Amino acid sequence: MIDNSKNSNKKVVTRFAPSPTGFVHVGNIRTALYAWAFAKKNNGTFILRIEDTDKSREVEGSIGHVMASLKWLGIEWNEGPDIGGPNAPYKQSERLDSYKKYAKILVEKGLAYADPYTEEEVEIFRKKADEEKRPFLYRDHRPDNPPIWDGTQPLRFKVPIIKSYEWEDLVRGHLKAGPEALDDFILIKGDGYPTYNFAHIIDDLEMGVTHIMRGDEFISSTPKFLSIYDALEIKRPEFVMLPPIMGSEGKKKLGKRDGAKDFLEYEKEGYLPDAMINFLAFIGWNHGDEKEILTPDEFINLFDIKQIHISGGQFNEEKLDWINHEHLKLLTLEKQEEYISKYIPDNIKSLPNYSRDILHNITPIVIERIKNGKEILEMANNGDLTYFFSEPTYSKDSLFFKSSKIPEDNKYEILSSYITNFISLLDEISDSDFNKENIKNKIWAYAEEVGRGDILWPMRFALSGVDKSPDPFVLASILGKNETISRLKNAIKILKI
RNA sequence: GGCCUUAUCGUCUAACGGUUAGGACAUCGGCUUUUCAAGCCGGUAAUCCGGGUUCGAUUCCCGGUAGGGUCACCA
Repeated sequence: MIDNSKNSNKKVVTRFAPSPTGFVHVGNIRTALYAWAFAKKNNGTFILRIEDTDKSREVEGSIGHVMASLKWLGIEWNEGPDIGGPNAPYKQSERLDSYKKYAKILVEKGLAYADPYTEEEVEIFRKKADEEKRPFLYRDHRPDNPPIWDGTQPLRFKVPIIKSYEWEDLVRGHLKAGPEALDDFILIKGDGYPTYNFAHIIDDLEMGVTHIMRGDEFISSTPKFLSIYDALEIKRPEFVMLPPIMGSEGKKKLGKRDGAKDFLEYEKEGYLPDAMINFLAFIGWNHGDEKEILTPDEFINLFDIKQIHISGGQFNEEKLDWINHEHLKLLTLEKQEEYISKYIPDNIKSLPNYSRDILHNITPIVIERIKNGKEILEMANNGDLTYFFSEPTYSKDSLFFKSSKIPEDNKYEILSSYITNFISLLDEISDSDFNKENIKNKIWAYAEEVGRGDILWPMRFALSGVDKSPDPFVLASILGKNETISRLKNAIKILKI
C-alpha cells in the first residue's frame, strides 16, 4: 500500500486547489478558509495548488487573482506555486510526469486503456442515453480490444469491479453510492493533460494531504476516486464535504454563472477582511455559542470539523453588512479614519476647508452611520459630508422647525433674536472648552425656555443646511467655535434677506 | 430519468428524546435632552407533510413532498 510518511505522522495537511478560470467567489474562498483554519488549528500545513489542466478554460491572470484574494483575507499558504515547498511544483501543468508515472502503473495492471472513440462518437452515446432517460455510462461501450496507449488518445480507467462503495465523511458520516456512480472515466486527456478526477488523487498523495476539504458536489464522484485509490493501493485520506453556499436570490448553489461576484469586489466595496472571515465562517459552521463576532484567531481556535453543517446556507448580504459594521467599530480611531479617507470622493477632498483634522473629528459619526465603503460614497453624494467642509446654503424658511410655535407675523425677527442670544451664549465658552458637553450645557437652559424644537432645529440647520444630521452640539464641537459662530451669523444674515 | 443528498422564524442558526423551541440579521413598536444615525427595551415570526417507534418526538425509522448535487477529453 502506498502511504505517505506525512500521512502516518498524522500531521494535518490540507489544500486549496482552485483552477485558474477567472476570479474566485465566496464559495471558493469559504472552502479555502475552512481548509486553512483546520490546518492552522492543528499546526499543520496548508497548501495552495493550482489545477490548471484545462488549457481551454484558463484565464490569464487568474493565479495572481486567487493569491491576491487569499492574501487580502490574511490566508497564507505554507506551500504554493509562488513560494515552492518540499513537493514542488504546485501547478498541475508542471506535474505531468507524475500523472504519467501512475497512469503507466494502471496500464501495466490492465486497469487503464486507450479510448478508441472520437469525442463525437462518445457524444452520440451520451445523447442516446439522454434520450432514453438513463444515466450515461461509458463502460456500457467499453471496447473489446482497445489500441495500445501511445499518449495521443485519451486514457480511460478500467473499473475493475462494478460495485457499491461506502466511505466515511467527517461531516456527513457514513456515505454510500451504487454501482451507477462508477464508470470508465478519463485519466489522461487527448492533449496529454490529466483530468481533475485523476490528477488531484496523485497530487494529494504526493503532497501528503491528509484531509480533503471540498464542496459536496464531489460526493457523487467520490466512488470514482475510491476506485482509483483501490486500484493504486493508496490509503484513503479523510473526506470533508462542505455544504454549498446558496445565492441570495434563489436556492441555487452560488456559482459564477449565477452572478456570484469576484471576491475582491468585497474589498473594493469596503468590507473588512476580518468581517469577511467572520461572515463566511458562519455559513456552514457554528460553534454552538451565541457569540457572533469573531476575530480570525478566535475562529481558528473554535473551528471544529464536527460542527460543519450538512445543509447549504444562503449568502445574506444584510448580515454581512452588520458584521462589517461590528468589525468597523472594533478598529482603532486611526484605522477608522484611514478607512473612511479611502472612500471620500475627490469632490469632497477638494473642498476649501477640507482637512485631515476635520476628517479625524467626523470619523466616529461616519463610522456610526455606515456599514461599508459604498455607504461613505452615498453619504458624500447625498450631501451628508459636504457641510463639514464648506458653509451650507439654504433658504430662510427651511430654518424653521416643522412644528414651530414662533408666531407667523414676525417670525424672522424672532428667530434672529434667538440666534443672536445663542451666539452670545456660545461666545462665553473659551476655544479650548468648546466641546459637546459645554455647548450643550450652555444651550440647553435657553432652549428649554424658548421651546426646544424652535431653537435646536434652527441651530442644527444653520450648521448643516440639511434635514438629517448629527445633533447640533456634536456639529458645533466638530466645526469649532469660530466656524460655528460664523455659520450662525450667516443664518441671521439669511433671515434678514 | 438514475444515483447521491438535504429539510427549525424571511435569512444564518441553537436545542446530541422531555425547553414557554433559544440567539443573531432583517422587520415592526417604544425609550433615550424632540432631525438622522448609533444604543437600549420590547413585539411579530419556525420545527415541510403523513405514518410509525416511544410514556414522550424538532430530534430515531419509513413514505411522500420540496430543494440541492451529479451523470464531461470542467473542476
